Amino acid sequence: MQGLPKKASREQSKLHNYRLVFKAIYDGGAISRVDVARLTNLTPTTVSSNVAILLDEGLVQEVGLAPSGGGKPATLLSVLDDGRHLIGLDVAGHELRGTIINLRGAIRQRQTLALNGGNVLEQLYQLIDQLLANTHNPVLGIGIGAPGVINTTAGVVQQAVNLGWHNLALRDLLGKRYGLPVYLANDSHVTAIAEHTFGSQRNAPNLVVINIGLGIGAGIFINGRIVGGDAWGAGEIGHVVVQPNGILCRCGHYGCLETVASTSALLTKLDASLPQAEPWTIAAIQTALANNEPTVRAIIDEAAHYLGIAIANVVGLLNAQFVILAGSLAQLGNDLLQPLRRSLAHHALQTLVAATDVQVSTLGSDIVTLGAAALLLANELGIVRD
Amino acid sequence: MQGLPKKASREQSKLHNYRLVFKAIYDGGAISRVDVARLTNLTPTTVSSNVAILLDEGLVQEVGLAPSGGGKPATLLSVLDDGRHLIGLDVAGHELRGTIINLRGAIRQRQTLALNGGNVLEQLYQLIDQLLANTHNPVLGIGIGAPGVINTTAGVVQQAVNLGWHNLALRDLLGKRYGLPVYLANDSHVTAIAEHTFGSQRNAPNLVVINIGLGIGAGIFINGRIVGGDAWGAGEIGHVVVQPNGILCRCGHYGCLETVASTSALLTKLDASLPQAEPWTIAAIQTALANNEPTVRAIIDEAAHYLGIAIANVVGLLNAQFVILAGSLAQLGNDLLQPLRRSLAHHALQTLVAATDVQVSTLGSDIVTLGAAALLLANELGIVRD
DNA sequence: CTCACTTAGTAAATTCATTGGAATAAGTTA
DNA sequence: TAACTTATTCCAATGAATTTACTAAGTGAG
Repeated sequence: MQGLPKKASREQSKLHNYRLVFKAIYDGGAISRVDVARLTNLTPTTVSSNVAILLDEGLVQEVGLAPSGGGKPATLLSVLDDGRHLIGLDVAGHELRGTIINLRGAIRQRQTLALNGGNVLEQLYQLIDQLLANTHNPVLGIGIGAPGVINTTAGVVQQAVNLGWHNLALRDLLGKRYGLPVYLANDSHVTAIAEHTFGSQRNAPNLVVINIGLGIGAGIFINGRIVGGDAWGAGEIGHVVVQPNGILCRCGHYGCLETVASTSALLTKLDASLPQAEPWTIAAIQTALANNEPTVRAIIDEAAHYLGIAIANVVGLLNAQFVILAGSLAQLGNDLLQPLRRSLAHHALQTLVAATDVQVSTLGSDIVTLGAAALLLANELGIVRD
Repeated sequence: MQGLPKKASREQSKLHNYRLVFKAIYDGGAISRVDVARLTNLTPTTVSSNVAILLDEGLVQEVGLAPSGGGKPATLLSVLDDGRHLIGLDVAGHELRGTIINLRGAIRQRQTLALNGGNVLEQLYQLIDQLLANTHNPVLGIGIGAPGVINTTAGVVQQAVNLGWHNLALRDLLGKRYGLPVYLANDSHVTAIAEHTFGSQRNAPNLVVINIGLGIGAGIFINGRIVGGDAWGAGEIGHVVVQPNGILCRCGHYGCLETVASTSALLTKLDASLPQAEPWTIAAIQTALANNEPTVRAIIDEAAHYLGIAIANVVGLLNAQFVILAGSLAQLGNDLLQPLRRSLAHHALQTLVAATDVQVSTLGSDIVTLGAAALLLANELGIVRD
């Protein structure tokens, strides 16, 4: 049903330990060679030789001496944060967003391109060209988050209705054009990778990120790995039925989570039930909630109620400790979290609720580009747990 | 938040490749050294030396020559199926079940012990003693599936209310007593391991097994690994709320899946709505369904309806291709599957439904002991994909 | 029947990353 | 200043995989 694992060779071992050393330094902040050896169980000799390579590659630097504890003071090592720059792209519904970040996720450049209705691929080239034109650090590669069904292993966009892409071999196209490593993944999956790499719960082995915007999607880490699904369709949580006889959803069923808890559904509902001169926005909701506007709060509470049911299902199934809300609705913060947590407590086992921590993402609107770039960290530099 | 991966050493490489060779032979049935080399990308020399060890260990045997294809005929290798015997234990609600199986999952011995209300651990010792007394093949170790919250990594039963066990270090106790490797896991998780190792969809990277008996639990494989959860509580699917204002469940909430679709709930319902001289049993349901008894069919259809909703949630979240039903209710076969598939189609995205295959387990009532023994195959012999 | 050819498997020499022990560097403490 | 610590490097040894050469054992053409 599937191939065998890869063989172990000297090269593989070497690469593995090289990455292990890098990761120890990456996680360690400022750490000496001996401490890396202690942490990794590698011998000091092996660590030294790998550190020599890392210094040579410009990925690591020596940053001074540690205070002596009765012997030769240790030379502290740390990652050269801008030793590589990473390109992260977000192919959103109506615009292309691109950022260049360093190895720590610090944003060094940001470009946006509103889609003009023409060839999306050409505009993507244009955006990448712009980003590259303004960078002078060595670029590690290109990471892309896009909506739709994306075969990450093959680097192919199998289906992206909004973009008109069908079986587009995006990885190979970009790889050939720019001569750089390219990785792509579904945008919801990519948000989870962003949280796993740069978020408040980085490195948590089990992590669910719920992305609430025009639709609702989830990205899932289980046992330290992203869940893609057998047909690259994992995380379609927006079409869980939470209201057996609810509103018709664009998917053809009734009462999907998206119809009651997506940002677009809420804005539509507010425009209908509480009309204003301007259409409702997230900012307007925040203001209304600050003023304790009862109708608005009731609508948000209801959405939180249904999100709580959906999250209860997820937590019951996976027992993931961390559930993180991202996307535009996450901006509501505690106004969303509090009713959601109440609903979760009503719909999941007490022990599981106690073992679950629902939070709001701190990564903001760059989450997709950050996650796209993080694909490179994971695949090219091995910044990922086993 | 978590430790670093293990370092790569020569020993590790050696073990890895040794296991790789074994797995290739295990999967290959009867395969030559060269074909193992082709399959694994190992060099013929490396394969030969590992095969020599496997022959010496009595795990593999030479089983004749392949027809020549214009050169020296290949010597075929295959696993010596009874080269090791595995002990699998099922700590069930009211009895202890133990089997001895060989490397292919063939059952060589079966023992049952009805719990007498006394010390469960003592009775477990007794059962193992009996099993060991009647075996003369080398025993690889002991695997255990038990209800409750089980920390597989530590080998500790954290909580098993029915058994009165709390933080019981079962692995170390048994390991010390018998001098054998011991592994334990939650019984629902173990059913998934059984399917993954011996079932019709063995080696499927993503696999969900739904175990329907007194309660409802799930065991999940994602990316080729069992999902334990951060607090060892993954798979608690029985307490998903499917009927917002339903019956009170033992967990304190209302309308849990268990209250409408567990075997016990169905039998209770039948006893109430269609009383008979004898209490209802699965066998009686089968007979009634064969006679197209309308009330019984309606009750089963309703349960299937709710199971379909729960499975739609799972499939939407994980996009696992294979969903396998096990436990006593699975004996109903197509009478359960057909309405369940209809319900699934109504509650999940069409593309996901098309990518999902719901089946009934073929492993029968030995599924837990088989899975428990399979823990040994995975951990001691590496019969598991990466 | 012999010779050229093919394929399977083994043996010996080579490679190279890890290992282990000794040497060196650079401090602290009595 | 001497004794001790701790960090790091140097160097020879190890051992598993690899490479290359070789043997084993068949097929098929002439």
